[in-house]
Amino acid sequence: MKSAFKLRVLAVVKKIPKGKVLTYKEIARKTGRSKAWRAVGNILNKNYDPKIPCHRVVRSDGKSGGYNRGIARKRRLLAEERAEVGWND
DNA sequence: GAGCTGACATGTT
DNA sequence: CAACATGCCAGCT
Repeated sequence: MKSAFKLRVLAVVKKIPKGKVLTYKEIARKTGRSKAWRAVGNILNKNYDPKIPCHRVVRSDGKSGGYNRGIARKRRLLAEERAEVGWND
């Protein structure tokens, strides 16, 4: 553990302002690996941490993606924060 | 140490 | 327009 990349990704996700959502690609870009969104998703997937609002991370398609505690939870949190998620086209 | 896995993205068919 | 196929990266087994 303690890989710089992982910590960096988690840090960025933690810094996502309320009501805002970032795409995996954006996070990867911020972390310095614009093409590493794969790893970003993988990290969040394995990383169970209540301090990480992984629900604020969505796909570039504007879709929800997934969530470690269940996609339903993510949808509810986003609805609460009124994030700009394009559930409906 | 090597290979598999995955909450993705982009390009073609 | 939708589905399929390929490429990419790092973590995990």
